[in-house]
Amino acid sequence: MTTEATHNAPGLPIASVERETGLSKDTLRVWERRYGFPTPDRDANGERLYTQLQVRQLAQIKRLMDRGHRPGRLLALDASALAALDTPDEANPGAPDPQLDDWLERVKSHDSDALERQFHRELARRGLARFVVDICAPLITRVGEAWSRNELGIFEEHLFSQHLEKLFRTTLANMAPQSGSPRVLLTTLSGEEHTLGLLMVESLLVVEGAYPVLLGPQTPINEIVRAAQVKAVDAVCLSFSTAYAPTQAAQGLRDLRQMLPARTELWAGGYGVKGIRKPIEGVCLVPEFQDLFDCLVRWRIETGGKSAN
Amino acid sequence: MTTEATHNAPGLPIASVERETGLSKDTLRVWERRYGFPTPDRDANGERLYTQLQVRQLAQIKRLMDRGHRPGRLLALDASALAALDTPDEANPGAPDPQLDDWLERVKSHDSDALERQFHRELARRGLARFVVDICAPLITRVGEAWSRNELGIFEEHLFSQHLEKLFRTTLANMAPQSGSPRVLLTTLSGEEHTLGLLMVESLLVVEGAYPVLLGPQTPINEIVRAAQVKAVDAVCLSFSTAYAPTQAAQGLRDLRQMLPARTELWAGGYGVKGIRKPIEGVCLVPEFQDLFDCLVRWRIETGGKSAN
DNA sequence: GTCAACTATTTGTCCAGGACAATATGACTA
DNA sequence: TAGTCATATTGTCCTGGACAAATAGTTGAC
Repeated sequence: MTTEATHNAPGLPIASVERETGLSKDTLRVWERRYGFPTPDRDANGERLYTQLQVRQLAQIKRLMDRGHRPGRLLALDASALAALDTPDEANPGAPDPQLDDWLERVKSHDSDALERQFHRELARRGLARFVVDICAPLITRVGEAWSRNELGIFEEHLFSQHLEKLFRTTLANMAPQSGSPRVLLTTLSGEEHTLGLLMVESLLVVEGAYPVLLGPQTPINEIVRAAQVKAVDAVCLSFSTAYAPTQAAQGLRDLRQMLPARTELWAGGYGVKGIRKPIEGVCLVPEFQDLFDCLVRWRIETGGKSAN
Repeated sequence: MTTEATHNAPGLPIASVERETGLSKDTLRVWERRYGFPTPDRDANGERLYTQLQVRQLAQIKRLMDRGHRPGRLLALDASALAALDTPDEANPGAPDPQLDDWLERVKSHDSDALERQFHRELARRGLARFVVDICAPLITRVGEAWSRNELGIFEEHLFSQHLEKLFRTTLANMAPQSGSPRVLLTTLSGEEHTLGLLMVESLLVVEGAYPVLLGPQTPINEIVRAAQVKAVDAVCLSFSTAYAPTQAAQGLRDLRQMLPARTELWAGGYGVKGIRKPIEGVCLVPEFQDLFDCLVRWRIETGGKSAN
């Protein structure tokens, strides 16, 4: 069924493969040179044409790399050995929360209605802040892990994200504050498309009496600086998902810190910052939501709770 | 004020410039080779380090290219000649709708509250479909043009998008249908982050009695195919903004068409498809919203209004 | 046995410069 | 004016070499 349309497939050029897999052209070429895989066909002009199978295998390898495997080993294996690695082998290391498992099951089976009802119920029961910290964040982590174990695909992950996004946007629409401090600009760097982290942070900030300015994802650094100035914010808060390469994230943070006025704080949150080892001067790393509260408290003590702008 | 933090700027590596400007590394290098601009400094290792000024100039050049200028000409000019080109010179060619001008002014001056009130008012007055077609689409076009004329920045554009997104999501949350036909999957290809187009299409489809499945932006082709199968949709609808290179869009559509079952229709909408000259077999190009209605009607006639799945 | 320091390997990204196809421009003709 | 063809422009692809950052493996001290 899935291969029915692969009749006269001429193959995908390298740019398409980069777009689909997220592996750079440089990486694709150097893998071919070093490990002999993938070895795509060539067109009349000598340009690479990858088969659908190769693209699927590359996506699989990328997933396994996120689980800690190294490309040198993976690329030496054949398809069956890869498949053996790719099965959901180990049990989940964290506490096996039955409710989370329950939800994960719903995500896997695309049971949108049940998922949405349950979200609303838990939100009402726990309140927004606890809902974010105790339910959303762990569940998103679980979904990410499940994806890396090949238990569900990007499709399910997207659908799940859309439900949460709808929930947050409707909830937040009814409680937009007129004022508050600190004023915090929320966005991501170019290349980071995940908005969910921003919406969760926005929720927490509103509840805590701060004034978030949601700018949406993917703002160039120059424009972040200008926005911070125009909106007179006290802090810029960026969000990084697992997908963002830690080395790129660190570079981006350095670039931005260099251009931002010293009085404007720079906070970086999300799963993606956990990979950053060395602290960056003038940047506050916020890997967990709890650390965000710490950041807020610290700012309020240091400034007396008043915006400097 | 804007240059205050540029004290010890060591410059940005080529990867950062690619991320910030959207110009590929290949393009940056070939411009340097051919036109002698930009000529970045080099670090101890011989790697390029671009100054902030160079990055700003590159962004300016990219904007001017979107207005129809050619790089060969632009890169031969010096900074002052570029600035002369970059002023908002010509008047807008279309009908100078005073209301649109009014709104554009609000966008430029970050008058969020007034903007939001006016959106709600017009939505109530015209109804959702007319609001999308008569107000939203032209306004988005106008904002895009204003951006290309350097009258406003990405920051303002992001803020504007966030307001519209909030409006659509709250409106749509209250009218999600239980059924309808055709069933249409809504998403974009990797690299296209704009969600607004999808939300507008979703609105129109709901109003017209169809059943949209919103998947959010940036789904890999493989996953689009799987989603179409699982959700048993009759059509996949992709959205392309101006930013998406027409050649990339066409290639992506060909890639997807090749993998999708023949019975599943493929519609491609948005400003970005206007750049596609040659029709692509099996792909329905929908440059204007009116064409979407045509697509719907055609599908209903051809199939008798019933899903084939 | 554990931890730290050091060395070796791995791996992604950068570089140069050549080539070519797709697009846009401009000249010429009907 | 509109269509056709030659020419110029321009982005992307190619090869193969190099190197720095990160990771793995080893050794030695406590």
